[in-house]
Amino acid sequence: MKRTCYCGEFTDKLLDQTVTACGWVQRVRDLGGLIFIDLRDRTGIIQLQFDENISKSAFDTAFKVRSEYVLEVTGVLQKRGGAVNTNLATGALEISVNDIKILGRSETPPFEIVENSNVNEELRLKYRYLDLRRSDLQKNILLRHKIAKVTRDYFDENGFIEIETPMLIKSTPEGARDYIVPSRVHKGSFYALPQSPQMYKQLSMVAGFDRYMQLARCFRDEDLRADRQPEFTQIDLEMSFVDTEDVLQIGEGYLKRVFKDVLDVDIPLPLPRLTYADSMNRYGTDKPDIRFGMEITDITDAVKDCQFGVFSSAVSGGGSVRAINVKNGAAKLTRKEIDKLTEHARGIGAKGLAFIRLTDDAMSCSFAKFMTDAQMSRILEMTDACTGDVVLIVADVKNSVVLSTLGALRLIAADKVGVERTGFAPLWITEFPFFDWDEDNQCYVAMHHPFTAPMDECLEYLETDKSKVRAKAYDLVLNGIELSSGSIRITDPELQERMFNMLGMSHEEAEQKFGFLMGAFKYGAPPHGGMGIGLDRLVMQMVGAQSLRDVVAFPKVQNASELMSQCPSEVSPEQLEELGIKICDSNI
RNA sequence: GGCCCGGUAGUUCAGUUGGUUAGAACGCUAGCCUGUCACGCUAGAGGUCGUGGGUUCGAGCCCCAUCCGGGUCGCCA
Repeated sequence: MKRTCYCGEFTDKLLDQTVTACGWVQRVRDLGGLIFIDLRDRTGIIQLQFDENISKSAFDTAFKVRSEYVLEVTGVLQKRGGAVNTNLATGALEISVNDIKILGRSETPPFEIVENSNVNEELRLKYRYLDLRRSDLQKNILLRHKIAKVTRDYFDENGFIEIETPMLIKSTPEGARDYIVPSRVHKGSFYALPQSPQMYKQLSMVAGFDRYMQLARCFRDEDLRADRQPEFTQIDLEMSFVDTEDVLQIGEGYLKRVFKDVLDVDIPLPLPRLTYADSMNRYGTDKPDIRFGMEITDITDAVKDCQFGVFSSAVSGGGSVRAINVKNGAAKLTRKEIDKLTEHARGIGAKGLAFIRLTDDAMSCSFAKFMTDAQMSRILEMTDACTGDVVLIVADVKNSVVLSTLGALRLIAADKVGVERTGFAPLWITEFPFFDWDEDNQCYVAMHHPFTAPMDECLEYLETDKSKVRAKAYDLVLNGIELSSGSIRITDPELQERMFNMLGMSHEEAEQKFGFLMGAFKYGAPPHGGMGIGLDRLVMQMVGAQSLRDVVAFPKVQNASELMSQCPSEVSPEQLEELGIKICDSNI
């Protein structure tokens, strides 16, 4: 390669030397007898100057050059004859070209390759390779690389070994849907793509690798969201001879390191911790954004005897009445906007939304006529309400409805009144419930995978009161996004058997699904635990992207297809025949 | 599967109560121009108004269906 350096890296040191540059044509400025071309690569731009008096042939070639052509040019690096462009790192320099090669021609691209493009994303995804030329996406992908590099360094320095686990594995229908891969050799049998390398990393512990990590590709056949792609990358890790505390320390040490090395941001340790119960009570969610307040207040006590049926019946039905105080001049919200919030609340499952609005001269309140003065002032006092505030109140016989509604409203209202949400506020959520009540089937189901260990002090409740059992499970939450999830695992076969029982899984069923893991535990399993950190979500947070599509090089769209390659696609009858697969027309 | 939003030159958008030949900017093409850097000036090309039906004398605009994209709920142990 003849390239002297990247376009953005030319400096005074090379002044007056003959240099060679390669790149894409950002823009051509033809002044008549003088042509300027901005040549771009992933590091930046260098200006090329073509003068017919210096090289007629180079000048004539430059005349034919168009946007996005790929060039190799050779010439003398010189100070610009005209003004300096302070917007460019190389703004004082230019290459006076005497030799130019067109290495690749380009049709006029379907959209301009510029920073901060507001071109329709559908088109950009169809031409993803062009979209990726834009500097904002290049920055994201380069930062992602840097994060991955720091990740490997950190875990290597802490004694972790990267082990590749299989992509073709046994399907276990619990949890998310599996992507299924048919077997040619075993017709009628299927592999699954891993939702996570969970069992293999645990087996790596049994094998004695002690500390494992992997940048693991994972697959889940579920509907997409802005922060959910069907294939994603986990920073997957597992450690032997540890308890919760050890895993959290490694995890938060990693977070501190990656933010420092990549963004030069200091994350103070130890990270704050909230139990699941506290998080739900204060924020109405297990992934709170703690960059702002507006916490939930339980006002049940203040309204339990009031004449407002909505409140009193919620309380007598075993539920609660809770409120958030939307500060930040929320009282300027119009009635229409508050109605919109009510709509949101209904969408989440609440029956309605009560409010108190405190403007300069008056208090408007949707339920004031049912309240005594004492009750009213008690509410205002409990919610710390003053002029300019709006207090939103939800009542329901189910606490979960009250909390999740207020948790969602808290975020919506914060955006509506322009609460500042900047910076990074990571925290741990700990002591997750072990069981989740399944309304539909009226039974308890595992909140995590069935290898999660219960907390020692909860063991006695396993058979007596499942609602009291908490797990050695922990999530890392950053700015309201679940970054990571992990747990200490069960390694005692007897306890594991009990857990399967609790979950209504027969011995045979458990054996059939997880037998190889249970079998391994019979041969000396070290206590172990770990976590999986969502790399894509971490990058998304670190670059401030609104969607995973901005940090994944070749992402899928909402219906899980890829607009560039048009996958998934049909396969030939021959391929299907070979796999022994018949497509049922009625399903297409 | 439910709900909400969007689709008009290559791109970003405007398009009034349904009314003449659907406009602008950028981009593109050609010409002029030796210090530009969002170069400038002049001229030009470029439209299945997502698609299919319907209402109407007349549809970019109204109605129905459908496709595509986004957000979200369900779902994601």
